[in-house]
Amino acid sequence: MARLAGVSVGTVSHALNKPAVVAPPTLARIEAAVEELGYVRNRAARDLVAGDSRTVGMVLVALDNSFIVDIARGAEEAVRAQGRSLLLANADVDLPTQDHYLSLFDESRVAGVLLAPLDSPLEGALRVQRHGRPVVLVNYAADGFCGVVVDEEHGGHLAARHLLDRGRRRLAFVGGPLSLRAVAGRLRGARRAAGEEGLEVEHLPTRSLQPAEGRRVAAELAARPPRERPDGLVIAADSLAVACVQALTTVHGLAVPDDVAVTGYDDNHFVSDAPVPLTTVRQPGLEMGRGAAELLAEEVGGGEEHEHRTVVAVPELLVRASTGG
Amino acid sequence: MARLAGVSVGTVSHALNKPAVVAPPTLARIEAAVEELGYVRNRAARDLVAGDSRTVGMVLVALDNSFIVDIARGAEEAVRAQGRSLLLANADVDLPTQDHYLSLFDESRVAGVLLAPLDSPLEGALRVQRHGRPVVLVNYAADGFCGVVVDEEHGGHLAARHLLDRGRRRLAFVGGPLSLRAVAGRLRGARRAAGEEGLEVEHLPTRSLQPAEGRRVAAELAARPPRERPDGLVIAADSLAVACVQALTTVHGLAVPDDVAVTGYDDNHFVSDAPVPLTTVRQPGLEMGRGAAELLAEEVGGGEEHEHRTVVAVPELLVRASTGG
DNA sequence: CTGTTAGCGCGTTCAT
DNA sequence: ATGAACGCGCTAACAG
Repeated sequence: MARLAGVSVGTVSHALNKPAVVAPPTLARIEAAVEELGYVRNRAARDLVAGDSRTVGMVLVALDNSFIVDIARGAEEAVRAQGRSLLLANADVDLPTQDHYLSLFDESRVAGVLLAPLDSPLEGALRVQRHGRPVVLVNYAADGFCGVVVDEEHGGHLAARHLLDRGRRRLAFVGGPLSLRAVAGRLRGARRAAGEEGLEVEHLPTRSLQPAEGRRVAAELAARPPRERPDGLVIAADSLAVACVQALTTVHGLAVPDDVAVTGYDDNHFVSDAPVPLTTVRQPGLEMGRGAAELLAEEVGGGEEHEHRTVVAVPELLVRASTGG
Repeated sequence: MARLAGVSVGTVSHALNKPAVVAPPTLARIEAAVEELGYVRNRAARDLVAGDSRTVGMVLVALDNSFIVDIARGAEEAVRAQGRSLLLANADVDLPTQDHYLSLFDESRVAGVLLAPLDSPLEGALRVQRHGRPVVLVNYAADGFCGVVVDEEHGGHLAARHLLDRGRRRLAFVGGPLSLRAVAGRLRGARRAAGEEGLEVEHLPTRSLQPAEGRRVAAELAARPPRERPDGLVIAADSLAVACVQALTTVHGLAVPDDVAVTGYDDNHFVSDAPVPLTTVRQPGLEMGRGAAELLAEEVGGGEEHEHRTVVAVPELLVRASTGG
């Protein structure tokens, strides 16, 4: 025990936690002993006696997209600013894994949990919450939780509105399946924008947001007679949009934006270097992460009378060449 | 206490850890009480008395590239297969943050630590290791540690070799700074391949791996008289390569691969959908993550006579259109 | 099969 | 300013 090397016992604890209250010479001796013996304070013991923890757990549905990663970075920044640490767990799009990590954080008595969940039931999160541990949802809305969501409908509206402003009249929305709440919201927004001009939006459904589906839709559009072809495409994801634009221009000889203007969604890091830089809707991931961490801090601090609330983040349109700059 | 609800005390512990040894009726009563009271075992206390932990900590230099994310996913898979859990921390390219999380895991007495570090000194990792906690490095080689690295030189060799096989004779390597070990290794490999044919490789240095640098190099090349222009480019990163190809073809009117064939590096998810699908060198991230987790398990298990070793993962060439398919 | 008890390492009194 | 002693919640070992 480091105590032997120094001279004292629980004074070490003082030295580590409130060095100000310990006499400089003793403090120096203690530090020397710590260095000497390679002493490391045992966090399990500290947490046990303190009854609280200064770490926050965050469970992420996946890591392979920049939106989620931005959320995690924003959360990290805000959590650190609160003097806490953020530990991440990757559910890798698997519900049992998500619940596993939720339980792990629960048992670890973290100060609170941030969850960017998969599009599935929230039993696991509910259990954690019933145990009295604050849980804040990111990118998922549910009663009984604090949360940060993004206004998908507004994003769809922005994109469609922009195409209409550019004089496009025959709009189509590319994306699916509609069981994805985000996709459904974006379509709703696009329809609302068109409705405001007395127009309709054709829906070209896809089975997924994979590039291959974008190429398929491109072929389908190219096969139509020009007059039946949309002149504006609101596409539900950049991955889809980039593939679609590429196929349209390279394979089918159509011009973007001249024959058809295209908007994407997400502002993935690569889209500004795509062949035709893509107009897209950026989701404020950093801000959402920060917001979630702040909601969590409120809930941790605020005692009994905490009221759940949901913050709605506002997406932003980034105009690039695919809609004419 | 759940004990009151049931009837007993440490029997609850048995019920939770080895249910087989408890009489079914008691077990049922306990489970009911657990459910009733929303009891959650306190992991801090368990770890404290057990003296060991079944979680592994992983500190990642960043999350914003698919290589690192693949490493994390591979590690997660293997760690879970060992019956452990993997907690992640994002250093976000900041050394103090990296060291902070290293210490956090150290204090938390995790079973071991996986570290995909920034290209900087490893003091923090050394401290953890001195405390007797196994540390395995990923994508960084250092004496005194187990580690998994990728053979950068082999990757550079593969790329250059491929261009030579395609009949290219005036090779250039684009990338920098050479203080990045990975970049330096790739250049070395390219030079070795050229040397085998009695040729040399021109180095076109970049200040970073950002797309803007790729565009700058493209302009520089386009400005040269055709005979002094390389006909094969080994580029140190996809980000650079995609931007370079785009500028070459779109802005400067050169043909890829006809005028100049190009290889990238990383197999970022977007490159197969780039305007000219990019031949690239894939780094086996999943395998590396798995490998690191397995090395760690060995080190955790193997007592005193553990010998550090480094596994070298082999990158793979993916041939696409930018070198003629 | 179940109850009892010791003590894991630390932070927090309370004396000194 | 420093030391001694208690207890956080749990598991392991043993007694019953």
